[in-house]
Amino acid sequence: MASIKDIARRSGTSPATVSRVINGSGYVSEASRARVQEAIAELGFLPNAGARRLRSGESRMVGVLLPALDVPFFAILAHVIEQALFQAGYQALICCTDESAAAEERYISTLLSQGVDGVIAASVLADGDQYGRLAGVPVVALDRDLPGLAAVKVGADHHAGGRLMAGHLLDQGHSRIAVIGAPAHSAPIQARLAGALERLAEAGHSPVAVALGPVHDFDACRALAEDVLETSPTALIGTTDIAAIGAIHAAIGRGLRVPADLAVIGFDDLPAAAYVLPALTTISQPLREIAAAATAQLIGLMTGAPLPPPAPFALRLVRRETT
Amino acid sequence: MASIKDIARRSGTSPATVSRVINGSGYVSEASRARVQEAIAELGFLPNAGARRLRSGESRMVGVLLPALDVPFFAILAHVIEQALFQAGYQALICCTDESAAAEERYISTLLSQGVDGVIAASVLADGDQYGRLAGVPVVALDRDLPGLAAVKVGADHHAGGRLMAGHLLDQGHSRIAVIGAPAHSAPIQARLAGALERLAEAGHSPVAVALGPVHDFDACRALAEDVLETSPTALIGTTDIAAIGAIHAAIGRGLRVPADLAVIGFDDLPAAAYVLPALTTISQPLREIAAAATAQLIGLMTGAPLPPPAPFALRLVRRETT
DNA sequence: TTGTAGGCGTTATCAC
DNA sequence: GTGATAACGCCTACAA
Repeated sequence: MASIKDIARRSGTSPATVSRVINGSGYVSEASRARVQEAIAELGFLPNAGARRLRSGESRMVGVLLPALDVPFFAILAHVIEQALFQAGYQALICCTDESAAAEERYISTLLSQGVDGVIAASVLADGDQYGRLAGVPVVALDRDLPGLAAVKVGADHHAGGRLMAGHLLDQGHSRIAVIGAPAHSAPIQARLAGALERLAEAGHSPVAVALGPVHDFDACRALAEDVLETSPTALIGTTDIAAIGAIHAAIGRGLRVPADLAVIGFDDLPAAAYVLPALTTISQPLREIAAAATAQLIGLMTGAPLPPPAPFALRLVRRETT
Repeated sequence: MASIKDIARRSGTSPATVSRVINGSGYVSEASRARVQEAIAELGFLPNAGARRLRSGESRMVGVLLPALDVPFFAILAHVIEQALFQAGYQALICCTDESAAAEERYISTLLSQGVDGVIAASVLADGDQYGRLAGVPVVALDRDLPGLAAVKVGADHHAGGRLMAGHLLDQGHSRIAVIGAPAHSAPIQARLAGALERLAEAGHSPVAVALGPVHDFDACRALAEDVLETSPTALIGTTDIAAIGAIHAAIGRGLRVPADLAVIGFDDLPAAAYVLPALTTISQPLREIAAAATAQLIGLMTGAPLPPPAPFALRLVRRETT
């Protein structure tokens, strides 16, 4: 790899001048600039990011901590964040913590080692010790609070979303309502559950069953729903679309008709929600908008120009065919 | 951030000794080692990755180039690759090229600047100039060949997969067969199409319609299918599950019954394929296995212990309810 | 307007 | 066993 010394030699200038050209800083004559740029092009020079970071203290990298990428919800967030960061001149270091606190701690060490300029995190950690290590690094909490850290948080109001789900089923005249979902330890899931229970309680009801499992995929949620259906609810709240779709399959497998025998509502409005049959009624949250806002917040923090907190994100009931 | 000098001072040793402790290299007395480790723990020392890279030339980072993360197929690959790399002590630099050659070129510059130790790439590039810049860096091609680069390639045989799709529909007695899919410029998609056409031709048939669009999501594929259904096929090949599911919705929207009026087969066997109704018949490819194999190949290349090329990946017809 | 020199944190070499 | 020391590539005073 060519270095600025090579460029200096080839262009008959000095490393300092080359640096000035690269960074557009200080005075450089047009003649020098042209010769330097020519040499850069000829040698295919690219600055050494490690050396830059060593010298300047800035890495132009951002850590993005997510529980997983093989869950569409997080994959969409990661996609938007990565694109927005790159466009702003930052490289995303995407880390899949795999719902493991130990893994998350190891990732935080790595990010510190890399000297990231900022972090966006959807954490699974229960306490704040780990994020305390990031003191001095701008951090944005995504989708859920960061324990014990007064970081900017960007995400939907999951409690309100839970109320919305319950409210819709109540409006439809249901009273035997069950809740299923996963992963149980997830704060947003817990918040949706709490919101739903609160709304149910206001109507004088309590759920006929609540089942939160550890694994968040179609198969696991379907299995979860099997048990819940024994309690013969007339309506079911899935804390995510994945959970709701799993439950629909459990119901249909038992010969129930959806929504005639069992109404189902989900949460997230993932692309698949509109493309299952019957199409899923769900609460949509503006995922891409949330990801973009989180990135913008972080960039504001990193550049010393913090943004006002984003306006609350609109949750919307999307009525389709399962209620 | 504490440096090895701080650790040296605090432990009454020298930077050299600290380095030896950190890297487990050279001779260090037990007493020194203990004092150094204590100091490291007390100060929460983490080595500066930039300085290491500058000194050693190794970054312990790997570039992962993918068209997108908001497409489940790539998100699953990214997930498995990221996890496997991290476990092996490498950080993944995941780059979403967004199906754009210009973006891919920019990402390659960034990766070079970062001095990545290796690259795994599912490229959208049509020519090999860009990857030529990576000369000297171990590269593994994922899911599709890298133009003009004799890199290791890890992926399924899409042509054979295309034949499998057509063969299954032929077996079911269909002869009015159409093909829809996206994105049109994607090499694997083209290979599946070619395989399907070849198999059809062997049976003396040609497709009643072929429609490949630029955008690969449910909505776009559904729109694509609308036109194709005008040609009243009795069976339809989706070049991916997304395309197939979009097409099913177009068909049902027109009052057709699936599979009675229209049989549909997809490709990939994404989680959603089993959870649409009717459940999708599709060709499954072992996505996670492919991702793991690609990572293993790259690690072999990076550590100077190349692995024999992986055994061909098994494509499997998964018969469900749409044929 | 340009060049020289020093140092960021680390590791490998060499001398003790 | 251990500690100086040099060098990796870059940027920025400072000098010219």
